[in-house]
Parts: sequence; C-alpha cells; structure tokens
Amino acid sequence: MNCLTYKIVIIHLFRHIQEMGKITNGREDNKRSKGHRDSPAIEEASNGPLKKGPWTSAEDAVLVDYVTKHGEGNWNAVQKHSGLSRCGKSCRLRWANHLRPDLKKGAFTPEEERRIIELHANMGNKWARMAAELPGRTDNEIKNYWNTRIKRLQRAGLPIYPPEVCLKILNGSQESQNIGTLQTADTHGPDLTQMDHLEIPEAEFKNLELNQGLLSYSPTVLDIPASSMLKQDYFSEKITESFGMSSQYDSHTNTYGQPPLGGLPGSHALLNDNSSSSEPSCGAMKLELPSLQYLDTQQDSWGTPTSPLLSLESVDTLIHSPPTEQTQSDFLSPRSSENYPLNPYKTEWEVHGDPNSPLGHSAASVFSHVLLSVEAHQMNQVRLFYTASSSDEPARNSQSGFNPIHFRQGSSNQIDFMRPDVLLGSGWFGLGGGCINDQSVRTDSVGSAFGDAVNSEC
DNA sequence: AATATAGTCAACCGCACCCGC
DNA sequence: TGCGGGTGCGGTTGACTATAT
Repeated sequence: MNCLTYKIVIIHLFRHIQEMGKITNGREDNKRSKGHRDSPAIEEASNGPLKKGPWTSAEDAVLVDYVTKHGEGNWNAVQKHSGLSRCGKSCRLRWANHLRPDLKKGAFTPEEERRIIELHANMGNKWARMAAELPGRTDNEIKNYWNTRIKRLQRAGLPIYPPEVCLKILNGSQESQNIGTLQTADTHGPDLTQMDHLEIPEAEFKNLELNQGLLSYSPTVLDIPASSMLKQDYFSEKITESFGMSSQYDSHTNTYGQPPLGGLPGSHALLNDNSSSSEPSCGAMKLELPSLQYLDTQQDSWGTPTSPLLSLESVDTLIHSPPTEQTQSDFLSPRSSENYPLNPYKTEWEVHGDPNSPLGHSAASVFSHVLLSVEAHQMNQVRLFYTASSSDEPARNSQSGFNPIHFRQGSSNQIDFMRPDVLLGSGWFGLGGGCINDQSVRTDSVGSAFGDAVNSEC
C-alpha cells in the first residue's frame, strides 16, 4: 500500500464516520432508511442479480477497496472481481461522484458559483468539461446546481446570464466572426466551417470586471427565496441590484453615459431601470421574461394581457419551422455545434430547440430583453446595413437558408430578437461588440443604438 | 395540522464515442 | 470495415426535505 492508498482509505473511513454521525438526525440517513434502500431494485445480470438504488456504506467500502487495489477503470470488472452486485456504470458513477478522494463536499462557494455561470455561458451544458474546470466538483453536482438555478431564475423571470456575460460572449463571438469575414470577404464570403472552430477565449471571462454585476448577480439572485421573487417590487429591486445597475446605470441616460436610445423604444431594456411598470412594451421586467417562462404567468405576474415577448409557442414555431430553402446541415457539419455553441450562423437551439445552449436556452431569455419594435424604415436600415457590411451576405443567405432578419408571424414590423442568429448574423451585436473599428458599419441608427452601448465596454 | 409546492440530491437510462479485435 | 465492449456524458426521474398556504 502506498501513500495514496492510505490516503484514500483514511478519507473514506473519515467519510464513513461522518456518515454514521448523521444517524440521529441527519437527512442523509433518513433518506437511507427509507424508500428503496431497504428494498433495492434487483436487476438480473448474466452472473447474478445486480442491485440498483442507493449505495450502502458496505458497498462503498468494497468499491473503495477495489479501486485502491486496482485503480480506476475497467468498471465492469468490479462486479466480477469484488463480488459487488453493481453494474460497472453504477460503480463508476458512485466512485466519480462520491468516493473519489479529491472530491470537495459542501455547498458551492460564491466563487465557484460565479465560475459555473461563466463556464456555462462559455460552453453550455458541458457538465463534464465544467467539472474539469472546477477541481473537486462533479458534473452531476454542477448539473444539479445549474438546473436548480435555472428553475429559480425562470420562475423569477430573470435572465440566465448577467448582461456582462452576454456582452462578453457576443463580443468574442462577433469579433472572431468579423475576422473570419475579413479574411474571406473577397473570395466567397465567410467560411462557415471555419466559424465552427471559433472559440471564445476563456481569458475573456478572466478579464471580466467581477464587480460589474457578475459577482453580485449570482449569489444575490440565488439567495432570493422563490416566493419572494414572485413579488414584482422585490423583483425590480433585485434586478437592478443583482446586475449592479444601481451604480452603473443612470436610468435617465443609459448605461454608459451615452444618449438614450432614440427611436428604439425598449431597447436595452434589461439595463433600463426606468421601467415604470405602466409601460407595457418597454418595461424591463416584461422584456426580461425568459422565453421559457410559463405563459400563464406572464399575465399574472405583470398584469398585462399581451406581452411583446415571443410566447413559447412562437419560439417553438421559429425553432421548428422548416428552413425556407436549404437545411442547416447543408452548410454545417453536425459536429460543429458541439464544440461551438455560439456559432451565430448555426445555433444549435435553432435546429434542436436546445434550451440549454448558451444562446439557446438563454437565447430566449438573454435576448428577450432586446426584443424591439422597429419601424419599417428602421428595418430598412438594418437590412441596408447588413448587406453593406458584406456584399456576399445575400447570396450566402439564400444558399444556406439562413435568414438574417426573421419576422414574427403576423408581426411584420418586429425583428425576432429572440434569435441569436438574427442578432448576431445581422450584425446587431457585432456593430461595436467586437471592437471592430469599422466606423462605416456604425453609421446607421441601429449601430449607434446598440454599438455604442456595447462598444463602450471594450 | 394537513396539504401543496419547491428545492435538493443521488442514481439510472439512453446515447454516442472510442478502441481493440 | 464492421462489430462489440467499455466508457463518458447529458437528460431525467424518484425520494426526500423544507417551506408556504
């Protein structure tokens, strides 16, 4: 037995003692004494019955002993050689999630919570990858934490990510996108396969100004009791508080000291603290409702019979409605989305309706606050800008089926801002987000409206 | 006090990938 | 090249506790 083995055994014994210490009133033990622990499910295997359900301490000990002797891996052999009536998968899971000596127990620290938000914004539901970034934490732990958090935020009508994170992502994405555009502009337009390799550098997040909302966002919001969050007044406070807007945002100008967003009522709504709740279409609260918010709560919560937001159904319609011309797969490999959740031209959520990709799940919520009503002439400007920014765009779009501007059914004067591809692909977020010094791009009203706010972050 | 609802956690399931044969 | 086993990952479920009504 080497030192590591001793360490593992000691740690396990320590945990075992801790576990036993909970016997009197511990929740752990209550759980263990109830339910299927006493009558675990049995599954027939080739060489005997396999047990399912919660693990007992004795089983843990057997598994720990086996792993200390033989090391990790070859999990199916555990059952054969140790006599443990558990399938390999179960053993692996138990080891990875509970018995590993390097596991960190207890609640997530604020720093870890912050990191999880960053990581999720960066890579989506890649729990294992996220766990790799958080030593001592398991993917299951992170997943559970995140799902709980999502539920809470959804119920509260809060966006999943703090605006800073959104902007950073979008900046990074658009910057790379524009680089790609520049590189290929005089040939055949942006190489979409190249875009698949676009990575959002992690350093992006390391440079985040933590005090600008992110740090305060997570713990503060997370600490809000669900019931309290349903109260709108408390809600409004928390939003400004959580996003750190009270100090950063002047509701009478705008976030960054720029003039108000003329001609685009409701834009930047998330940051708009001036959301007198009597404003049905521009109020920050309404615009912040995530797409996944239950529809029936919208009216109840906000007291307005109609919402400018896309309903779940309408989002689904957009997601599932067939491409007008060619399918997405015509121009993107299926693998691309896996490594590149933020591809503005592909967006996994568009295809699969994945509610959990950074710009999928959150797309609805993240972008909900920029759902704008745009007058017809403004729309023209958007389109003009778009075509002007890359002469190849229309041709490419017609080929790919990617429509830079999506209109809502029956609402011809509204851009579908719930769609990240619209925002990104059309250049809305890219106008200044990537710190591209293309001033010509920013001559339109949209550019000045959005670009200024975003650009000032650079 | 009883009931409903939300939150937490552990474990299972199905799928996809990798790798050796 | 195809196949099968092993493994990892993400989604989901179920049991239980905590809190609100």
